Amino acid sequence: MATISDIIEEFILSALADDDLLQLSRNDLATFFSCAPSQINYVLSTRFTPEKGFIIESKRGGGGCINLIRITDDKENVLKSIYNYLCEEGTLEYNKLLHILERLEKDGIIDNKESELLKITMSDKALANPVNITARLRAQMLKEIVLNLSKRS
Amino acid sequence: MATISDIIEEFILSALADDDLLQLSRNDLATFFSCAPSQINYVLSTRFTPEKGFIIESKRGGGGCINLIRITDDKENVLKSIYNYLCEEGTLEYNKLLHILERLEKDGIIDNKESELLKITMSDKALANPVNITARLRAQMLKEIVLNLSKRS
DNA sequence: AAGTCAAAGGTCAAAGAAAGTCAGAATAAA
DNA sequence: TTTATTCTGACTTTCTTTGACCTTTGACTT
Repeated sequence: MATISDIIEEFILSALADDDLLQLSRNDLATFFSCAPSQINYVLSTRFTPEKGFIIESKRGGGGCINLIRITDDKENVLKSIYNYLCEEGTLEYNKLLHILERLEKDGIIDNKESELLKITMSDKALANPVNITARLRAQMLKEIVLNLSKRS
Repeated sequence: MATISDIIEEFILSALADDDLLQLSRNDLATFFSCAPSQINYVLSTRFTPEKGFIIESKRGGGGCINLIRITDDKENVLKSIYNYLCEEGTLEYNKLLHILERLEKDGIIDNKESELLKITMSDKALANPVNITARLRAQMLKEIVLNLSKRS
């Protein structure tokens, strides 16, 4: 049975068509489908996830809106596998980071300057903290990076 | 959707063109855009900040006006001032980071790709942690970055 | 010189306009 | 019936817009 979420999903997909970017107004959509605005969040967060190849960006306040971005690329597989690795592990030692950066660089997903910058940014010193969550932070950060690298085409 | 603030920002930027100085009349601008005069202050204080490389000077009273000045420091000074700022503050909110990155980019110290990468790497989400040291971590990370950027060139 | 006044610009708090979150109710599936 | 998914509404956060009130300045009077 098709729920309202399914219908909204369909609607968004067809509005996206072949593009990989769509601007949405949460309130307008909710009004159009006579549902709670937060229903839109639900649809987006369950159907348009990174795992399914989508990224959501948004701005609040006056003139705010939601940007739905589709990831389409060959690099996608490399990124996905790194992403999955990070999800499974949950932590990332500096050494392992170096290996991953090397791989990203070799595959042309990031350049040397970027790689160097990330080494500094995610070094043990930069992430020093009193509760020893360094490796976890690093994993978290790299996850975000990988997600967003997919947007680069 | 573009707000009136966005439109005024655009207008000012194009009026500024490549110059380093622009004289504005708050009232005239407000009349031209049919908005409250204080709206001009809002635009100036959110979009033409020191972090973005601008200085505002103004004179009240009859014949008063607003001077918008673009600052173009040399790299060393920019990096030094950012480093000092970070040392003093000790923490760095995401919004402030955006301004600093924009400035580094405008001054040619980092390129757009690097800036984007750092935004992601140092986002609230990437740095989420259970003990609320996000802003402190961010300051720490950026300090390391700034130190290393001065080694470039 | 001192006082007055109108013409700038400044400040701040409140209202408005989006989107986000989350717990719990309702519904569907197993 | 138990479990998982979907829906809703109250509350929060972020950004924008407005208006009432404040300060500064220069010109004009006295």
